[in-house]
Amino acid sequence: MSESRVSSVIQEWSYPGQAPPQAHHPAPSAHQGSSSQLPPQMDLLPYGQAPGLMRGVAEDRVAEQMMGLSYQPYASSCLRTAGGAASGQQQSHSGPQQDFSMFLLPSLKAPANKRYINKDSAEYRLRRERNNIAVRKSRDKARRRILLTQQRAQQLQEENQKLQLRIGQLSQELDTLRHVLSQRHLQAAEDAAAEEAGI
Amino acid sequence: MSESRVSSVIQEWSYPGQAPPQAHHPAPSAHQGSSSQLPPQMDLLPYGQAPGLMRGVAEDRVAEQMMGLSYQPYASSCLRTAGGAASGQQQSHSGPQQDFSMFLLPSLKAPANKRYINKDSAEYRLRRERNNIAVRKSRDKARRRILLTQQRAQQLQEENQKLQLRIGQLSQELDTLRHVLSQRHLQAAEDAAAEEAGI
DNA sequence: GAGCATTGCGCAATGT
DNA sequence: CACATTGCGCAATGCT
Repeated sequence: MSESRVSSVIQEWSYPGQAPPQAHHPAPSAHQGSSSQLPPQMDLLPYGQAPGLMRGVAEDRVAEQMMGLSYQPYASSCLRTAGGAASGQQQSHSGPQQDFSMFLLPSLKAPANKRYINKDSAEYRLRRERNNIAVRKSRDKARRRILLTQQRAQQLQEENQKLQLRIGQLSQELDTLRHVLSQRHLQAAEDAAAEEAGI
Repeated sequence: MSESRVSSVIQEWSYPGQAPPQAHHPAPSAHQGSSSQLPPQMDLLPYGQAPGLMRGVAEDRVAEQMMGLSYQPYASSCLRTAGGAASGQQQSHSGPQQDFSMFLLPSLKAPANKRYINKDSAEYRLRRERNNIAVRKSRDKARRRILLTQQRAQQLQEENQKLQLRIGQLSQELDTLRHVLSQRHLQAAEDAAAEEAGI
């Protein structure tokens, strides 16, 4: 959700005036070596972020709004409205609780939590890579699950038709037998009558 | 897929010496913060990208590899290996085809296609925002579709049980009727015999 | 508290 | 050309 963006904002606030903890990455060219090569020299910008950009989302939203494109289906607007997200809520569209606490006394808020994540650190990359792997795995699982559900639905539908057919057959058979039985009944009655008359 | 990253790489090459147009995801989220405070004065880096970052994916992969974490379920490795990815391949873990063509004569490769996309342009942002909206819409649709399929499957399963039950009932009823009929047959035979004997 | 699993999101490539 | 889909990585969060 948009909370992320919110948190970013918080982070920003948390490091007022300081250089955002980040370093960038110098050399685009050599992929290979780059991973470790990163001398945190220059500024500290981590990978792709310029220190002052932050145009992540807030900006997008703004732009969106400015351009009159707001479709804001889900949390689009929440972002703006909601500082509340910080308290950690997820998709359960928890009601629109307006909590601007984070916007007040920013100095006390954000910094306390999030640690300064050095995006150049091997540890960060390790974590990221692990998460990426987990994400791929999870999505693969989800895809398979969805596929299975679809297949199951189709299979059930086919089975359903067969069952309906079977029911039709059995019903017809029952009708036939009932008819036969009723005939026997009539026959028996006639016989009885005849016998009685013939006595 | 990873093509994106690849493309990023290509792009960089395409603008050798120039400021990399941007890597793509650099700062996906704007979280990093530095957002607005950031004096846009710097160079022109669009959003979250430091000029030299480009650490988009290749790096990740490298790191992944270097750290011996390669799980590369899907395209993980493809990225590295494959310049081929550019031709657009997806998850079908296409075999590890080593295609370094992109690494050769880079000057002829990438630039030809992609236009220099100015990520600072209002037009770019407009396009991005529209796509973001489309993406949200599409995902929402997908979510609903999945939900419907699940519900349908469950519904079919329930209906199936009912049908099975009905079949059981009908079958039993049939058995009963058949039994009755056979009894009548016997009775009839006995009667016939008795009658014959009694003549 | 560390680690994997999920999820919403934006980006870019690609499909329609 | 615009919108729709899809795979991907990121970050937040859930869950263990």
